[in-house]
Amino acid sequence: MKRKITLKQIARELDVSISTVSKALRNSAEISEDTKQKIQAFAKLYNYRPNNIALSLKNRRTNTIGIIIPEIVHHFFSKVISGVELVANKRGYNVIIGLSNESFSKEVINMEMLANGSIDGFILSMSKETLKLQDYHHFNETMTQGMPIVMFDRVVSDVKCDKVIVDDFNGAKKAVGKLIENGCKSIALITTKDYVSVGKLRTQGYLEALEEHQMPPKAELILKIDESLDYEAHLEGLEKEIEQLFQSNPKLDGVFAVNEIYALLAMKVARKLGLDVPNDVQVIGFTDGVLSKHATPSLTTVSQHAQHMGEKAAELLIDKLESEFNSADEVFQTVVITTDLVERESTK
Amino acid sequence: MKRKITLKQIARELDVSISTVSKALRNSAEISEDTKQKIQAFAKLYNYRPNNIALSLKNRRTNTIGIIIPEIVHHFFSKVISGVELVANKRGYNVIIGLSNESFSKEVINMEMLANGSIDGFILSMSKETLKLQDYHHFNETMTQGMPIVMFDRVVSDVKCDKVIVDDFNGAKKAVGKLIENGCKSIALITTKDYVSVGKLRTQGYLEALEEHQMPPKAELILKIDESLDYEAHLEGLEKEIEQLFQSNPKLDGVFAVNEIYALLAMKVARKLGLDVPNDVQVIGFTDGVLSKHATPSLTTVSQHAQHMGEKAAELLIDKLESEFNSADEVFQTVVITTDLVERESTK
DNA sequence: GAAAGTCACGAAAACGTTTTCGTGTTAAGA
DNA sequence: TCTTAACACGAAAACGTTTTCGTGACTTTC
Repeated sequence: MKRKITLKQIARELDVSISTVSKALRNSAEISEDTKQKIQAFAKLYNYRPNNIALSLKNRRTNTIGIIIPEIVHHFFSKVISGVELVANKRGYNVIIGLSNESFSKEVINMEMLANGSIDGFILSMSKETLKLQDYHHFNETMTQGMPIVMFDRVVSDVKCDKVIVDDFNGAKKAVGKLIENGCKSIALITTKDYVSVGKLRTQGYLEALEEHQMPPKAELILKIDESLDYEAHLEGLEKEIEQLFQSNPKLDGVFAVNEIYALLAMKVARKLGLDVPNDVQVIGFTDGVLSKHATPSLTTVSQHAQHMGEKAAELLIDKLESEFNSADEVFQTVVITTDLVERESTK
Repeated sequence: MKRKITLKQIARELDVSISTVSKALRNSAEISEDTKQKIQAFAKLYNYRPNNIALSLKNRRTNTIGIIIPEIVHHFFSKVISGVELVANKRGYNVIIGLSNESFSKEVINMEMLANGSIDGFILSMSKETLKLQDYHHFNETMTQGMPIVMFDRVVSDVKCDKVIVDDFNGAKKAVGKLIENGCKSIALITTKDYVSVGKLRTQGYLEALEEHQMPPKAELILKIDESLDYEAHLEGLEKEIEQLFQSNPKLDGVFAVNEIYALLAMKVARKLGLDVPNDVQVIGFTDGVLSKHATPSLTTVSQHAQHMGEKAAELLIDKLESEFNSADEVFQTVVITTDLVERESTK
C-alpha cells in the first residue's frame, strides 16, 4: 500500500527543490528542457497527481458544488441532479449531495457542514418544513459569507438569489385548458396545501384556465391534500379521499393532479368505479416521471424538464463563481423553464 | 460579504497567538479559564467554524466518501444512495457522487478525479461497459494507493474488496418456485445478456427452481435482451420481442422478469393478447421499484432492499476507514442481502 | 576585463489547522 | 535566598501546493 507520491518526494528523489518540480510539471519556461523532461518522466512513471485538498486550500476554491435536496428517491430530484452533474463535470466541478429529508434542521446542519470550506456554492430546493416555518436565515447567512446559492423549483421571494423555476402557473393552465378543449365540463383539481409554492401556483393556473373559459370554479371539485404526512405510507387514505371526490361529484369528467401519484390514484379510483379513462374521465398529471410513461393507460402529463433545470442551475452557479466581479454586482436572475404537455393515453 | 473568520484573525484581534486560540477552542487544560472564556465568547460571536479543507489537509482524511454509480435516475441506485447518506451522515461523513453513465472511461475519469485527496474511500457499482471489457485496473490501482473500495450489486470476483450483493440466485429461485407452487406449468424468463452478473445469477436461479421441480427448461421460453441498447428508447422493440415470446408459447402461464420494466411490458402484452393477469398468466419481477407498487395490477416482485444495501456498504467502508489496523489485515467481506418476495396482485 | 544581462534554480511565504516542544513568570519548598 | 515545579502561553513544524522573489553562475557587450 504505497501512498500517493507528492512533490516533496519527487524533489528529494531527483535532488532538486520542490519549486523546481512544481514548475517543471506546469511546463514553466523558467526550467531547462533537460530537467523538465527528467522530472516529467519521473512524475508520469509514478503517476503523480496534485492533491486536490492542498490545491483547494491554496486557491481557496474547491471546484465542488453542493446540492441540498429534500430527498433523492424521487424521479424529479434525481433528474435534476443528473443535469447538474452533467454540466458540473463538463466544467471541472464535482458534486456533493446533502439530503434534508424535508426537515428544516437537517437542512441547516447539512448546509453548515458543507459551507465551511467544502464547497464553492449551493444548488438547493427547500424542504417543506422550511417553507412552512418561513425561516430563511441559513440561506442569507451563507450568502453573506460570500457563498452563492441557486435555488430551484421550491423557491421563495424572500431570499434574494439566482433561481430556476418551472412555469407552474402556465403549465397547469395549459393542462386544464387541454381538458376543456377536449370537452370536459367538470374538472377536479387534486393539489397540495398552499404553503408548498408550486402547489399554489398550479392551483392558480387551474383557476385561471377555468375563468378564461367562463367556467365557475367549484370548491367541492378541489381536493387539497396535506402532504406533511408521508404519502407513500398513506396511500389507502389518499385513495379514500379521491374516491369520495368522485362520488360527491358524479358528473366529474376530468382530473388535473399536481403530481404523478395523485393522477395515478385518480385513474385507479376511476377504474374501480367503472369509469373508463379517457372516455369517461380524462386525467392529466404534473411531472414527467417514470410512472406516467409506464402506467396503463399511460398518463398525459405536464413535463417540467427536470434535467434541463439542473443544467441551468449549474450553469448559473458556475457562471457566478467564475465571474471576477462578484463583489458588488448584486444582480440575480430567475430562469423560468417552460413546460410541455406530453400527451399520452389518458386524454382523448 | 465578510469572509469566514479564521484562527489567525481571532488571534490578532485578541492579541494572543494562534496556538492559544486553537487550544482555547478545543478546551485545552493548558489555557487559563479567563482566556478560554474570552476566546470562546469571541469565537461564538463571530460564528467561528474550523475550515474543513485545512483540517482535511492536516489530518489527511476528508471524512467524505465517494459514490460512483452508472446512473442516478434509477430507483434502485437512488435508494442505495439514500442508505449510504443516512449512515454516512450519522457517522460524520459527507457523500460525493460521480456518475459513470454506464461508460468505462467516465468511470475511470471520475474515480481519478476523486481519488486525489477528495475522498477517503469509494462505494461503487460498476458500469456495464466495465463489466463487458473486464478491465479492472482502476479499481486495483485505487486500492494499492490505500484507498478502500466497497462494491455493491454489480460485482466481480476478480476485484478483491468488500462487497455487498443481493442474493440474486435465491431471489430468482424463490420467485420461480412461487410461480410453480401457484400452478404455473410453462414459465418464461425475460433476462439480460450474461455479462451482467446479476442477470446471469437470476437466470441460474430460474433454472435451479425448474430443476428442483422436475420441469425441464426450454430454450424457447428464455428471452435474453441485449441491454447495450438504451431500453428507454427501444420500448416498442422490446414489446415486440416479448409479444413474440407469448405468441410462440401459447401455453405460457407464468413470467419471471429480471427487472420491473420487462415485467410491466409482459403484463401489457398479456393484456393486449386478451390474457388476464393473474388468472391466465402470473408475473413476477425483480427490484422493489416504484413502478411495481403503482402498476395495475400491482406487480409481485423480489425486493432487493436497496436502501439496506447502501447502509451496509457505508458501514463496511467507514468501519474499514476507522480501523487502525488497515495495514496488513487484508480480510474482505462479502455481505449478502437476502431478498423478500413481495406479493401483490400479479400473482394468485 | 569589468558591467550588464540571461539563465536555471532555490528559499520562503501563503492557504488554515493542530500539536509538540520550548520558555518566561510566578509560587512553593528547603 | 536559591532551586524546583507548576502554570500559561508562544514559536514552529507539518499537511501539499503555487508563486514571488532572490541569487549564483554564466554569457554577452564594450
